[in-house]
Amino acid sequence: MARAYEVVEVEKKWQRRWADEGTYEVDADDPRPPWYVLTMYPYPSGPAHMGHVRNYTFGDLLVRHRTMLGHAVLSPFGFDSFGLPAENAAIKTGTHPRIFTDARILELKESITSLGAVYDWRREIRSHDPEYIKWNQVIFQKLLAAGLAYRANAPVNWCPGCQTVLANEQVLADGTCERSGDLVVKRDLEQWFFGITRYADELLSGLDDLEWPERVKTMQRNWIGRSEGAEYDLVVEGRDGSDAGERLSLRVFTTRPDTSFGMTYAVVAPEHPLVDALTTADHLDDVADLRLRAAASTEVERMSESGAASLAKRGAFTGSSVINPFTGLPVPVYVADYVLMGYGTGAIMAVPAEDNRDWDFAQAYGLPVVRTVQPPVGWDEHGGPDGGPGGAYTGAGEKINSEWLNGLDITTAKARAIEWLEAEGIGERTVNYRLRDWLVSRQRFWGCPIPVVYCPEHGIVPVPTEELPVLAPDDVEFQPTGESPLSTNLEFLNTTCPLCGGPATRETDTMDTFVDSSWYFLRFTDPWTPDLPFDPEIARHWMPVDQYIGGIEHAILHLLYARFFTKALVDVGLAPEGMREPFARLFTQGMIRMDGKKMSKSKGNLVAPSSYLTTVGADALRLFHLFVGPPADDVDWTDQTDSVIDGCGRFLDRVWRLATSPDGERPQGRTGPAMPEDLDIRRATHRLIDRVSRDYERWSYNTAVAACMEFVNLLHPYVRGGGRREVVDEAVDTLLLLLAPMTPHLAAEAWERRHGDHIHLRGWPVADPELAAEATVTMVVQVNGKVRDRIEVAPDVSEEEARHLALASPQIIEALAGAEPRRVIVRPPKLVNIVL
RNA sequence: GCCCGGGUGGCGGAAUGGCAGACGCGGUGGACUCAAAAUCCAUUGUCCGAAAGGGCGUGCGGGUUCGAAUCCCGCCCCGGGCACCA
Repeated sequence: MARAYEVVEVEKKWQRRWADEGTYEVDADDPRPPWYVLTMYPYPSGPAHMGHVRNYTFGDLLVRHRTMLGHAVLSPFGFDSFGLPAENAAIKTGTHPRIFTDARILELKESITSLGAVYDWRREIRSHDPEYIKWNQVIFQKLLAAGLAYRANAPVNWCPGCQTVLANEQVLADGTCERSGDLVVKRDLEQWFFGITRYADELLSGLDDLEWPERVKTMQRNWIGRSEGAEYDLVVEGRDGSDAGERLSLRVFTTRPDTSFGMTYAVVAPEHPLVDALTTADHLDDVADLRLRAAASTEVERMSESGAASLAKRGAFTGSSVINPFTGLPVPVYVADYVLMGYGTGAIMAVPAEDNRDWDFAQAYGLPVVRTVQPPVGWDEHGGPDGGPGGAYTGAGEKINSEWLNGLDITTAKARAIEWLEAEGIGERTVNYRLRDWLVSRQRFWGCPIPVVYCPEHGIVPVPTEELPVLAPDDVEFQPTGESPLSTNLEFLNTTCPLCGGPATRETDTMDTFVDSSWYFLRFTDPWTPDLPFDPEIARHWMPVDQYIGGIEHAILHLLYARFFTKALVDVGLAPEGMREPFARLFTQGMIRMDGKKMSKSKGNLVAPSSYLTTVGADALRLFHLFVGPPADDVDWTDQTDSVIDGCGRFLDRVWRLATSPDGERPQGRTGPAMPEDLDIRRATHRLIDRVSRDYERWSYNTAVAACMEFVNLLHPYVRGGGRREVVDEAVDTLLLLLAPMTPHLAAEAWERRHGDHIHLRGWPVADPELAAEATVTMVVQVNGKVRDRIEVAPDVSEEEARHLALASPQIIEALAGAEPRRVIVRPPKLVNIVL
């Protein structure tokens, strides 16, 4: 599509101007009130794709708008430049990941700039920069010293495709890797962890005050998974310590201590340490068999089977019994894989009457059911699966079959049961979390090395701060073997112990790249301080991020880790006291879809933004993304999309023609006496300011654009009919100011031609309330709810006057046909409804 | 199964108790032009009607209200998240 002005030339000119003049560079001593806008820093995968365009359009609009509103806006940019794609490319082509990554960064930076997005590039961060690696490692050492980083042996997630371990957060619900899609397997390995669970409660409660999408907060709450209940001991029958044998007991966790009287058996996880002690000679084979099967089965296999039938294959009797402390009666102990070692105590008291899984298991093994909550009438006939008989009842009701709990409601009974357990010294109230500590070791090359050495004498020894950063040598074998590539370089591997000088080996794993992104927003506030990751006082000035923008895919991973890091960095003294949350407001934009799928490189359905930049230009493409629909909604890229983008270009051409004349001068207008339509245009101008300003505040850019289009449609005939000069000037200048954050190049160029100065340094327009007030309002007159007339009235028309005007209208008199109104509802100045 | 969103013209969407379909795309007709492009003007939910005008219409069924796309109850469909977490 041919445009009305030299789009490419104009856009390049202003991109250069903003960079050369440092228009959007700010410092902490700026007297204007601070405002921090941040779009999640990207993994550099080459030129920007449409998703980036959408993302950075919103961010850039906010930066420019806030600046015009008088803030000192911090708008940094960086690259999340460690990660697997570069390493995989290295494996394939032999090019070093650094060379590969730096080239991708150049491409991305160039294409982001060509969108007209402006940043304070002095603050640029690259995760793979030795300076950034150093501070990453310093933070690791601080966490290590505080006990927040630790090494432990645990069953961990291993992705065969990525040849590395993964955090729980990186394993999808179906047990596959979020990156490669491979089935993740469990391995027992000694690995590095960060103690995120220590902050579980704070991570949960802190969500309440954040202006985040409710959806994201819910996802985090579910992930943290706090549940309150009780732990207590079940003494193994015949092992109470009264005779020769040692006392042996099994600790269980339950959220329903009130149902304890209904416990008819107990279950331990296959990996539970007491399995051997509990298993009697005649059940050794069954139990061993079950444990083998459980170890061999994947999560997916376990979860794909449910219901009584499959549960029958998934348990084994140990031969032992434990005493239910509430009834004093023995119940059998089973091993079953539906109980997970990783949650609670790895053992449960089973109450089939009030738990669905226990019910299914009890059905399969013929175990008794004792109800402790009175189910609704008819439950035992049709409360079960598919309306069949029985089933567990988990709802509210009166306690039964529970001696001293009988007659109570569940909440009270829970509290009583816990009081009793604590008084008897059998157990206590506990809180359990689904959240696990964050596994940060990765057996990969292209990441931040973990800065410790292993000394046969002194064990784990942190590399001294003055020796940081520990940098990966270039000379390593990339081929994935499941061993860390760094271990193939013996010069790197073999070192000396910082404490004793004796021979030692280096840690060869690298950190999860989510570590890099967990504090980059803090580094952005001050990437210059020589002896700290950032100056806490400067961080305090800018933080928290006032508006964070990114994809919903980070709802748990990045956003939870970053919240944890912020709290942990305060606690180890690197971040300022009192700063607890990194992102005050979060916006998650919709994704671009094509043929029903997310538009992405891996799906092979990319539409390159670059082709639009050289034809319709960046402004038209930006305007399209703003206009196409609500920012939070997904965008479907279809056959018609190009036409819509052209339409955006057409609108900008109309604006251009209104603002400039062919010889570069401002269009001349009429002088002389004022006409009534002059005032109409002035009113429309000031109403537009109100409307667009409100829409900006509520992220309703599509309606803001629509309002501007409507205004141009109104202005156009006025100008053609010889509009009054100063009225047209006011209208066009206002329009350009309102468009300046959305289509910055066009606004800047047209403004410069009209006024000679820089529009983006101007203040945001303010409406004159008198002019913005409507002169007349269209009052709708209905008869029985159907519109029969419209009357122009003053905005402050009185109720009586409105009623009188409505009843006096010829159309209404005709519509009434002499009938006597039963009731007249008057809502001045908008509506009168006459009910017959 | 549970928890969130969402369902409005041919299409993207607007309207959060008061004129349904703003704005744009697409379509149709016209002006300008030798012609085309560009630009401009008009028109465009649907049905009845020559017209004036009127009926119907926001996934389906009920309800509240003078008045419901909007609030309530019950369904259907689409999208997303969670799902052996005791």
